[in-house]
Amino acid sequence: MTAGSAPKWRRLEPDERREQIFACAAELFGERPYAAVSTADIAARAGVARGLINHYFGTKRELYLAVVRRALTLPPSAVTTLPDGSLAERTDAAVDWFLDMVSKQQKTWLAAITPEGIGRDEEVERILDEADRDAAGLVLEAMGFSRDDDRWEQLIAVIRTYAGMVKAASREWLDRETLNRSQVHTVLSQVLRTLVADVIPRARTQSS
Amino acid sequence: MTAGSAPKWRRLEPDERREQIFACAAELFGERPYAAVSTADIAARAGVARGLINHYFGTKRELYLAVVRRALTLPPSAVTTLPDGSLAERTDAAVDWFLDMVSKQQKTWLAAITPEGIGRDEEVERILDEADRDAAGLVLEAMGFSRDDDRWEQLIAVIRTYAGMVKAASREWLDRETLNRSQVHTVLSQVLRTLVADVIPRARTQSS
DNA sequence: GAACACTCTTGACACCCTGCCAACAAGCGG
DNA sequence: CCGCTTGTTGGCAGGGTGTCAAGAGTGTTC
Repeated sequence: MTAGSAPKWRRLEPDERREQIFACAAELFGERPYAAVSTADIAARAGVARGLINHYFGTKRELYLAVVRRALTLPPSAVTTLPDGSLAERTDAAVDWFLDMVSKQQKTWLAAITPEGIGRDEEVERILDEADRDAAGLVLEAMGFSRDDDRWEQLIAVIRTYAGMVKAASREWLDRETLNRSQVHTVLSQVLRTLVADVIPRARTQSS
Repeated sequence: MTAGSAPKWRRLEPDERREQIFACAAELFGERPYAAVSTADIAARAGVARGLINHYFGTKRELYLAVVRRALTLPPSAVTTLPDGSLAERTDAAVDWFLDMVSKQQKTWLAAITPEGIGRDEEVERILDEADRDAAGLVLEAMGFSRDDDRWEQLIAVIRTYAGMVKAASREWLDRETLNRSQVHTVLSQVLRTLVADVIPRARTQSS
């Protein structure tokens, strides 16, 4: 009993505390669906009073949205690489780059793109949309298209379609383990090649 | 004021009442995310006491799962049609059939395949998986494959990958309206053709 | 046609979760 | 060592969920 000066709790910088709570929330939301995670759970894991969560994030939902937003913001490392080479080489490289990225982030990313059963959530959808749009833009540029292309919006839409396939393929590979990396690579790069070389030119004639 | 015999409520057959509650729940879950729909909301729309929901479905969550399950169970009308013709003809027909079906169910189906932000739900995932698996089976058979094929599981996996693209494409068409039906048709049938003619044979050599 | 029984339906109770806010105390500056 | 700033706590009010005993339609019987 040297001194009676044992603080019941430690005082942190706002940013620090905020980040700590955020991290715990990200873990829990990655494990269970939204409704099955209580703010009490998050507070407990962070070793903090429940009220502090509201102090920093306002609402459970806002905290959740923040987690989703960050989970989907892809690292700015990006596709600055591989601008030239044959079409096949470029698609192969792009898919490879992507699969590498995914296999690192694995758990978080998988959880982030898991489809929900039913019930649309405007806010979440907008975040997902935005992320898809960015990713699609990168892919298009890597494939040699320009943002100035007057069909840019349609191109984005087509690639976003492709993004749906990419996500499903990732689940088959990492989650269900029904396809190995090489097989997923084949499927994705082949389809991407078809899209760029075959479908996109053809779609031009149908632009309503 | 003829007689004082005005019943406060009407007594229904269990199946009938169950179905009525179910329908109201399906509407609400289609409009808002799970957490934003209260059992009180459902009960109110059904004009029924809240407790009755638990009586028939046990739990809000169980009711939700029932709704998801039915929303994803595709009509048994199925692909009994079009077994022969060239590959291009078959893919075209299959995609057409599918787009017709989707454009009818529209709202419900769209809501059902909308991705959630983050947080995996075992139960829901299993239901979605099962539905995808069934759909993939139908597609494969329409493309001329047999359930006896010793690579059936892998084929299913590849088509389920494709299903991710189909869902994304449907959203672009019906929801975002960035692509018209004809464009979506082109993309989907072309990719399906590529998968069947090109990717699947190639994947054989990589079956680990 | 009145009493009866069957069971569908209600209403209230106990418990948990969320957001809010005033009071508290950790740690720095004087 | 004292006081001030402000990060942090703890409890309260409102609302949602699941349970259960009691109540009220409705067909049946005599």
